[in-house]
Amino acid sequence: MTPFEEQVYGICRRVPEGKVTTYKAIAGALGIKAYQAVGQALHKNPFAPNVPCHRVVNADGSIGGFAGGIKKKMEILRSEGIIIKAGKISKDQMITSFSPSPLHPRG
DNA sequence: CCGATGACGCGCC
DNA sequence: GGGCGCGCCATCG
Repeated sequence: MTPFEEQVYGICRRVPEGKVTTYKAIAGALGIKAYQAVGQALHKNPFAPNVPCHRVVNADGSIGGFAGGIKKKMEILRSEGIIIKAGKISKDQMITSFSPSPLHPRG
């Protein structure tokens, strides 16, 4: 486990149900620009489904990737209430900015 | 440090 | 929406 991954998982769990975020947003929240590294961390995601890695999509709204298969990811998102149109998600459902609070929301 | 990899992002057609 | 190329950064070997 790397301190970087810890960060990624921490941000990912900040995503509420019915909402999705982007790799860019997570990396940005950490103060870095390793969008790809964020994905790789989620790919490892040992805290699933504790960590809703499936609620992370591309910055343009496309699904992105998933260790269980893109189809599966869509199914989960749809089940959460996410509306996927033309294979993309509306920005209204995206969280492009996270709170600077270092506290854990799980409380 | 070097080389290779990747669930990315952006620009262009 | 789909395809292509380049740049970016952390991880792994």
